[in-house]
Amino acid sequence: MAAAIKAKVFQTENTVALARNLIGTRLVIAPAQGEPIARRITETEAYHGEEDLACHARRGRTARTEVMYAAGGVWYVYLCYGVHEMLNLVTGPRDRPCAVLIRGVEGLTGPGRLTRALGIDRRFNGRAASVATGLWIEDDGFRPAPRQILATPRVGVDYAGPHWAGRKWRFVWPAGHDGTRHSRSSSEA
DNA sequence: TACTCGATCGGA
DNA sequence: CCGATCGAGTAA
Repeated sequence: MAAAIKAKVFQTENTVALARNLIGTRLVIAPAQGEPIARRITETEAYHGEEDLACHARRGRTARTEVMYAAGGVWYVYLCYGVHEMLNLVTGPRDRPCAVLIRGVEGLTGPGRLTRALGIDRRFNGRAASVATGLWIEDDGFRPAPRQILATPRVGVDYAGPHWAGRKWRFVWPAGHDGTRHSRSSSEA
């Protein structure tokens, strides 16, 4: 049964594990008019607090990063390169600035591409990931088999130095990018 | 207030 | 490989 994942789940101490766990869940957006659109998440990245030099919160609280200090379960959407809206889910307990960047969903590779295709922008910044706000994440029990999920270094964060840029905190489900189903290897929650 | 630099993408 | 495009962050 598909159910919206609750904020409490997002408030875990282990954002890296959560980023991996979100692979295969469904990102759902309910437009002002028309049917909701749901696509399985195929690519994520974890950002882990002020100590993580790749994380926007590496310099502490600022106008932009303030939303990351909220308790997990709200969206953090910012404009990248003056062009692309980047969708992140704030995670962790209150005052712990962690987040998961949604980098890809079925049929839509790339963080900037998926937001453009789904009509997601900074209006969602600071809003809850819930049915009420029209953008949420759903768990229907399906997950790719663990060995189908790849862990790689995060993209575009070389500025963080080898120690942080080298962490394999990006998770990819390659087969999911083309919408292919692999029921034989799917697992139950 | 000036200046730099992006958690990217598409086109040359 | 490079330009687009603009707001946050930093320094002054």
